[in-house]
Amino acid sequence: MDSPREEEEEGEEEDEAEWLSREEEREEAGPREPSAACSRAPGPQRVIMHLDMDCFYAQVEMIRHPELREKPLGVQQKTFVITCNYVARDLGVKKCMTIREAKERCPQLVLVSGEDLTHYREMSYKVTGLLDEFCHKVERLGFDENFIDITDLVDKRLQDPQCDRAMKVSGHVYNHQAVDPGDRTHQRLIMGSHVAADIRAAVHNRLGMTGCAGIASNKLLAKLVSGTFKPNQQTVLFPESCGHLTHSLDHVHKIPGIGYKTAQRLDTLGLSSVISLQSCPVAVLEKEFGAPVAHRIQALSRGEDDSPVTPSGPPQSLSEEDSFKKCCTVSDVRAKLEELLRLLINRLSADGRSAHTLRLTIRQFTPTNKYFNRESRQCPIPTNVAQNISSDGAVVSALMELLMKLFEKMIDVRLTFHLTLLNVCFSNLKAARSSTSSRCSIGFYLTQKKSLAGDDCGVSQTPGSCIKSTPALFEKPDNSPCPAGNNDESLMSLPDNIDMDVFSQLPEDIRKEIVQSPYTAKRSKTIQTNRPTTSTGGIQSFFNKAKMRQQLHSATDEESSPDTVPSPLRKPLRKDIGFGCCASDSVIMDPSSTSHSTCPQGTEPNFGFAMDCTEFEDSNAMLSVPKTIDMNVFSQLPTELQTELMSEWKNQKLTPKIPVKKFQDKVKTSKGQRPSVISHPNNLLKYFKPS
DNA sequence: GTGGTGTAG
DNA sequence: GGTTCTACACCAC
Repeated sequence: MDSPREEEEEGEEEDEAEWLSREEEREEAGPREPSAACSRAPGPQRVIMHLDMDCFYAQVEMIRHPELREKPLGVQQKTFVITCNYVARDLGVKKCMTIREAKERCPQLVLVSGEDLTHYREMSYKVTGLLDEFCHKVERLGFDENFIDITDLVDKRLQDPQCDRAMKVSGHVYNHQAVDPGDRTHQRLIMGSHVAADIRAAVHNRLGMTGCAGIASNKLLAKLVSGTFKPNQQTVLFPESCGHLTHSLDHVHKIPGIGYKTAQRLDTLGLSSVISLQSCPVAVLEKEFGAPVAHRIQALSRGEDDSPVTPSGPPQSLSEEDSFKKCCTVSDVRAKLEELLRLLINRLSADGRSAHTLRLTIRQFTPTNKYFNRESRQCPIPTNVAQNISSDGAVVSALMELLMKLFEKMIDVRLTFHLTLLNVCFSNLKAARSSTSSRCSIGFYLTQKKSLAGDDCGVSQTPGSCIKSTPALFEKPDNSPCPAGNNDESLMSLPDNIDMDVFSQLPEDIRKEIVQSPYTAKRSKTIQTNRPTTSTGGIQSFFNKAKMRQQLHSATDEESSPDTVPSPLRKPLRKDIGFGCCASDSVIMDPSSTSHSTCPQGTEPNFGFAMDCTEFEDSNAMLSVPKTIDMNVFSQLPTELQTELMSEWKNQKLTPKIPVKKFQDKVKTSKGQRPSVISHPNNLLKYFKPS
């Protein structure tokens, strides 16, 4: 923490009572100059990106139902609109509005149920998984926000001798601050803005999702600045404007990390403004909160945050809950618990780990404290049950008995009770058997098995699968539950190496474009001439070696070299599939636009794929690519990883370490369902077409 | 490990 | 202050 010592010591010497009495005076005096620490933190300068997806649930619904894209759309949970799209916002609908009020303001509002979080969870992890391809330092914050420590990506680009250090910022500069081209910190943040733009472009091109980004020197500031321009824009904060940013917050509650309770306590100290908290003697805060919290919240108020971006990895617990007006009979409780339990079991199966602790949370109705009196009880899950959790009747019964015992620890069922919420949670999740996924590894995003629930569609309902194709659509083209747009007959012309899971979620216009793409047609011919095989060994290690960090850098590398490759794959890849990264907000702004065509000339970055095409042509290396590989995805891997993969495929002489047949048998579930995403040592395979 | 609180989206 | 459905960190025990 870079707190200004002089200021702090001066404050500590000040008599607290005197200070408090003078606080009013201070507030009237207006904003103070930002602290030295705030304006220029010493030490290694990090570059942190905060990505906040625009109205996340509504975007997911618009991808699932493209016909709703232009309509006012609200996502409903119980009797509330929990979020809505910008069309609805323009018509007066707001988050957390009651359905009645929203309908009054906007009678034409279209509502979709948002109580089943499956699709949102899936997309959320797809976004995180994609970010993880750029850089392993990705921390999730809820379903729709991520922090990415892009310091290394920035450093690599800056080390490139071809890098233009006097370049312009991509997106907005907070407070319209002038850039100092000679300032090293400015240079790094400017480069960060370009990295951020590329990442946002990739998220849009590959997942069809838009979001806002903030680029700053720490998580707190990146988060605070990211919402400056909405939607689908980005803002960089230079250190000199940190004070302006923190002072723009009208209440301490607006500081991330200071919640309702803490803000209330600060209010009782007369500290409701950010300025007052910044300048409060830390001793006053220590008395109320204890030293660690006191220092932390004061640092936050000054825009100081040295917390690292901690890779989130898989969730530590899985829970399902439901709220209701009244639940007052044991049979009702039992029925609700079983419903929650079955949902949870399906999710656990998809996750692939085993749960060793079961927790039940209830909320009882009391007139005074209607919403917040949750209480819970938990117990270990006996090992024999834990290792076999499935929808099997005996297992469900065993878990139900545990839940009812936990329930009776809290509620005397002989007396009347009034519940308003039940939550069942699996925690203490442990990797099952041979899983190679671990926290902090990209493996998690790539190894989640397909949910047992909703398996019938086969395209859109693939919880947790990052990028995974399934031929189900082609096997059952009339499958009605599939997302709107997927029944388009023209899609039948798609080659089978298209990633349907991602494809199905793209906006309709982008899907059509892909269908019509000469690259798509060409590739389906070219690639399928190769021999089918499955490579299964050693590829996980590629990710753990953080090779993905090379991706943006390699793009820059290539930009500097003349395009002398007459590859038929090169231009079409970027022009027709739209994977080129275009860093301009104006390009990304319209989700339905074909962004590639609006890239300014000469600004179009290249991807490693084009270079690898050259290698293919020069050395016939293309023949080493197994047929099972989705070139679409392969093309987006960093050059170094592509090369390593090629090398590995060559070295292994295309021999899978596990025979394909045995491998397929292994992944069938006890109920004979075939998950399309499977737990497998070779997590990279999930990027590609199934064998 | 358990149970509660606080924070967050 | 309050809607829902999560998820995580932290702390006392």
